[in-house]
Amino acid sequence: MGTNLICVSVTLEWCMTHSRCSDGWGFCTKDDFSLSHMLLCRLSYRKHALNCHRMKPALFSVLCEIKEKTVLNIRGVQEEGLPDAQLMRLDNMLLAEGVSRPEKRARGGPAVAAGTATPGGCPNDNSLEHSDYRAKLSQIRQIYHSELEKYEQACREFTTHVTNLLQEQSRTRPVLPEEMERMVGVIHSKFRAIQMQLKQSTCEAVMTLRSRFLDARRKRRNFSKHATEVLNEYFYSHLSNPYPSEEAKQELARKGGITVSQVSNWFGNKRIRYKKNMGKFQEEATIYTANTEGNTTEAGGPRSQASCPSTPGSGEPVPCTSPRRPQ
DNA sequence: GCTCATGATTGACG
DNA sequence: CGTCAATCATGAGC
Repeated sequence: MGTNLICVSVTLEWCMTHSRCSDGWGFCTKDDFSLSHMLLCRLSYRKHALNCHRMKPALFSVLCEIKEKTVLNIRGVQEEGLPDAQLMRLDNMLLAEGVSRPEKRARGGPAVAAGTATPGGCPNDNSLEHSDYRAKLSQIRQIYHSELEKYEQACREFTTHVTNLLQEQSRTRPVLPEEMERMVGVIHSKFRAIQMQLKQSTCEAVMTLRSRFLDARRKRRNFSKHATEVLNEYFYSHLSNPYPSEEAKQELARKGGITVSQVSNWFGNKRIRYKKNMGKFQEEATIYTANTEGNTTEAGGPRSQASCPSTPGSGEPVPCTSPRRPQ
């Protein structure tokens, strides 16, 4: 610190005593009176003076000796090249979420799982959420790639700069090739750490987006009255075997303005709840069977006809006490 | 705010 | 892969 101060003060003094920038060696012929320029000139002058000094070879050999003694210590400090399982995990995750790939449609994920229609027969709600999700994911992807590019460029520039600096220094002091490599390695590892942070925060952003989307999806909306009627009509008119075929499901979905998977969910829930508490559904059954009496809703057609729900394939009717069809 | 209804999710099973 | 059964989470009625 003290030496630096002395150097600066000497340089300043030197600058003050010279009316214009002149290094005395003819290196600089510019009429530049700025302090920074003068300092630079002074520095190059000193470098030149050192390189040409008659004691330079002796100094160099002394420095070589010191280097030989300390090189072991340098090796000891070398970083352990950890294989980075965490980085691999992050990479895999970003790839799976479609963030790593350039500008392509995100594969899988909750967006694809989402249906095309919403409860209540409003088929646009989900697509809105869907596109919103995709837009936000794309935004995250763009930020990720631009930041990554910035880091990579900065890393390249910094490495080149440091390499040049070391090469220049190697003229005045011994710089081993391993030392250069080590320096480059250190720079790379530092930038890798920054990249890892970027990847980590990107992952977090994707996870947050995803959980928000899932939360939104989980929000339940009751089906419209019409949709429930359509489903109930089918259920009670096929009470013996309430397992609509794929075509029937599609037809019901179309009629009710809901998705096929919602139809499947509804039938799954209905069968179980009906079986568990048939008494409770008696009134409902009476209403729907009365409505559909002689008006069979052939949405794909029933698989069989009995009086109670049974598991497909088993052919074993569920113990049934009610409801009874009106006589 | 409580309770019940109901759509969605999850894990096991055949 | 479809279904069952349990469970979660929210809507709706009071």
